[in-house]
Amino acid sequence: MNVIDESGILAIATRLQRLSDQIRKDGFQVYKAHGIDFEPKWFPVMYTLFHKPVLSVVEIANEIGYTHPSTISLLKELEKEKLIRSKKDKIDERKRLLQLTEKGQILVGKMQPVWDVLKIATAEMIDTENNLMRAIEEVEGQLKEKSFFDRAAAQMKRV
Amino acid sequence: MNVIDESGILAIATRLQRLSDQIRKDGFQVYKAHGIDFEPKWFPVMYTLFHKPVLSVVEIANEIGYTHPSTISLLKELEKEKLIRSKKDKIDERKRLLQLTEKGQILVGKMQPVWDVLKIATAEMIDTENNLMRAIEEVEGQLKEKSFFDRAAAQMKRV
DNA sequence: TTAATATATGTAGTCTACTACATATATTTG
DNA sequence: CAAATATATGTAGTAGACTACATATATTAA
Repeated sequence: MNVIDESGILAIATRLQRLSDQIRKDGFQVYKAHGIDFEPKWFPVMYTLFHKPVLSVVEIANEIGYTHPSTISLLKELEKEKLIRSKKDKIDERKRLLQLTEKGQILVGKMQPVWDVLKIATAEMIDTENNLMRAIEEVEGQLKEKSFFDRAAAQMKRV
Repeated sequence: MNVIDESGILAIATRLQRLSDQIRKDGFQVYKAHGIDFEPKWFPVMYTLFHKPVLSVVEIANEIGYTHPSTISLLKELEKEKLIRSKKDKIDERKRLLQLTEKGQILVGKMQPVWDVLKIATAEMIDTENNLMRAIEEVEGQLKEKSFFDRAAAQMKRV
């Protein structure tokens, strides 16, 4: 065992990121193996617009939990791929409303069996003694109650 | 609840990354609050060189689980900060041997109480029904047995 | 009803990892 | 022992998120 794994908890951010990358890369390969030209990072936007067909930029950003600049750059890519299109909101001229194109809808249809496969494979992979998805949710809950910084600050006073 | 959280498992890579970023940012603030000028990303290298005082570039990369180019860029930063220094290996001229400078050693000494605080705060944060650190380790174990791609491929045949 | 504030979108540049490629030295093999 | 291969290091450019700042339109308050 290397010293980093021994240090365990101190490198937790690094471990999380590494795992994320690994899963994402394989995810991309799965789409590819199904003959689908789709990047995993596009999933949140496509999935959201499939379930809520007309949304503004900020609404999408909130749904997917990204900042709006990150969202905008995803939207640009998806518009370039002609998977989504946009139009000005006639009521509120600041807003740009996004929706799937027909091509986008067809792609979602094609991807749904892949999503099912990914869902099952992921569920199988994380179904261990400590369920990763639930652990994430629980930690997110903990952080909502009290940030990591505040926890460390509280600990600091004690020491 | 937004549609992404509902989709749960399909966006697990995104969730992992977001959590990682959040923890890292707060980590940086904790060092800062202790008057220590230290970036969390430096931790793996510094911690490794503290425990194994003389290592080559690739040895460090392996210890911390990064690619060597990523490691080189960290080493550059740390050398610039004068926290580490390097010398050619006299036996194997390809190798560059890294070690902590005195400044680096002093900094590690100063950081150790902070690491203790971070350890306790992290342990507290992830000590929920499903322990995040153990979940990560378990999933890493699962992936070693069978990659995510192979799991999806196996599932694909079944569908 | 104008001024101040808030919201929506967009751009530029940053951050922390990566992959792909290049070069130098060591080691192995025919 | 020369050629082929492997290993160690390095550089350049990419990826997927971010923050900080800028601008346009809407809303609220004086």
